[in-house]
Parts: sequence; C-alpha cells; structure tokens
Amino acid sequence: MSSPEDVANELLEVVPFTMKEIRSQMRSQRTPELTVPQFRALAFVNRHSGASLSQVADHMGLTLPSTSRLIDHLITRRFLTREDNPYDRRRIKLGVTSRGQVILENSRRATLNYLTKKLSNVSPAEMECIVKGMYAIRRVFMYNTATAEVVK
Amino acid sequence: MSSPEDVANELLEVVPFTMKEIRSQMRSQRTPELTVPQFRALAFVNRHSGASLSQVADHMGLTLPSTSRLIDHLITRRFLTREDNPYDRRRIKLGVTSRGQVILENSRRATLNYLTKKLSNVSPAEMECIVKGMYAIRRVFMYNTATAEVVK
DNA sequence: TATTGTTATACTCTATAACTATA
DNA sequence: TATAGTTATAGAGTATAACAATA
Repeated sequence: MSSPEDVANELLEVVPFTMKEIRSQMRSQRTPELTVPQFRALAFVNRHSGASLSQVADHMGLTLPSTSRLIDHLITRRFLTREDNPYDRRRIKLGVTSRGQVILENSRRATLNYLTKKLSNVSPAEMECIVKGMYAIRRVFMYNTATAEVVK
Repeated sequence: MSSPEDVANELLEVVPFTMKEIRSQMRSQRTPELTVPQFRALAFVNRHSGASLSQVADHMGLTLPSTSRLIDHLITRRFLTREDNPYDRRRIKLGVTSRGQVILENSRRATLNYLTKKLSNVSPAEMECIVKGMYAIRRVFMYNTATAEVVK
C-alpha cells in the first residue's frame, strides 16, 4: 500500500528526470527546431486555430509577457501567423503555417519514436499501469480545478 | 491494450504538464528559494556528501559548465560548500551546509505537501498504478543504459 | 475602468568554445 | 595527452513592472 506521500515522493523524483530526457531528446537529436514549450504552444494552436494569446497563456500556465515572447519566436521563424481579430481589436488570431505543421509533425514523430523505443522494454501489464497512472495524474492535475487554489 | 506509441503519446502530454505544476509550485508558493534543478542538485549532494562536480553533472545529465554555474549559485547563497580534494587536486568536494539542509527540507516538505494534497483525490488502486508506472519509467529511463545511445 | 497584448528589464537554465591546473 | 573545473558568451524560458490600445 502506498500513501499519497509515497506517491508524491515518487513523482518528485521521476517526473523531473523524465522531463529532462524528453527535453534533451528534443534538443539534441533529429529535430532541435523546437523546444518543449515551443512544441506545446505550436501543438495547441494547431488544435485551436485562431486562438488568442490569452488562450495560449492559459493553456500553458504562463504569464502573458512570457507567452508573447514564446509566440514571437515561432512567428519570426514562420511557424505561426498573427492576425487581428476584427470582432475585438485587442485580440489576435494565431494560426499555424504549413511550414509550422511540417515542423510540428517531424518533432512529434522524432520524440514519439524515441519514447516508443525506450518503452519497448516495458511489459504490456506495466504499460497499462503507466497509462492508468497517467490518466489519474491528468485528472488530478489537469482537470481538477475544484481543489486548486485561485492564484491571482 | 495500449501500444508503446499510445503510452509515448500519453507521456508527451502529461509529463510536461506535471513538470510545470511542480515548477510553479516551487516558484510561487512557500519556498521559492530553490528552483527544480537547484533542489535536485542540493538533494544529490545531501545524499552523496563529498561529491565532485562531475558526479553532480552525471547525475543531473548536464554539462560541466552548466553544473558549475548551478553549483555556484548554491555556494553563493551558502547552501553548499566547496573544498579541494587532497587526493586529486583537480577535483572538488561538495558538501551541504546546515543552512542548506534546512532549505532542502523546507522545500521538499512544501512540495510534497502540495503534491500529497493533490493526490488526496486519487483512489488507492490508482495510486498503486501510479507507483508501478513510475517504477517502470524509472527502470527504463533512469537505469536502462543498455539501449541508450552513447552521445558524445 | 477592465481587458488584451507588447516592451523593458532581470534572473535562471542550458549549451559550446576556450581556458587553467592537475594527473 | 587526458581529465576536472572555470570563465566567456549566447539563446531560451520565465517573471514583474510599466505601458498602449481597445472595449
């Protein structure tokens, strides 16, 4: 039996390490074109075409200035476009270019291939566990806003 | 049944998000004294008293210059000490100060409390899954050097 | 007056290149 | 010559503060 605290300890050790693996894979291997935050932002705009800066910031959990700079880099490199929103001129409408879609897909493929290869040594039963565990984490951290403190 | 690729996809979505939660908790809540890499380095030296810079770099998966600067910050703030190693004068011996131990313990406690609270909504069965899943990930990413490519 | 976004500034993380000192 | 570590330099990620434009 594991206590919530045991699980918390486990997360605190394993998550940063896994994150570092993903980050260095993205940086060093085939597709150093995108950092992890860039990848996430690009993927979000790809799923939500016409998104505003605030929507990206909300999704990423970043401040507006941080998001503005992040998006700037992606626009400079022609992975994203920025247009005015005619219905509310304070807002912008972001969109992924075809160039951006290619980069996004390449980056996703390379990283998935890397992870998939690593996971080839894991038994089916363990993989089910990982999936169920990730689902629980997702539910708690990504969707459960009921217990989340409101931070101004 | 989940394929390795399904699991990889899941990791690629959930791990960065969870990492961001941990990072922003450490930054914004009670103990903004340590960033995640600083916490990890300090915890490593605490477990391996007298460690050299190279040992920290290996553990963290960072280059020597990056590690040198990271450690510098911790020394400047009197969380770590640096001594010469008399047996090999090229090496240094790192140690945690009592001040560093206090900070480390506070930071660990605050983050664990935060995670533990989040996990209070997870059923025991799901927690077992998370633990088993983390164990599998740990085995694959942290210990399995057999299939890891050697990157110079 | 409140919301959306940008610019200015600053700090940490991280890398590569070039260096010093020791083995 | 090889190894351990530092310094110089640079780019990305992130924040807060101050601002402009629009609602």
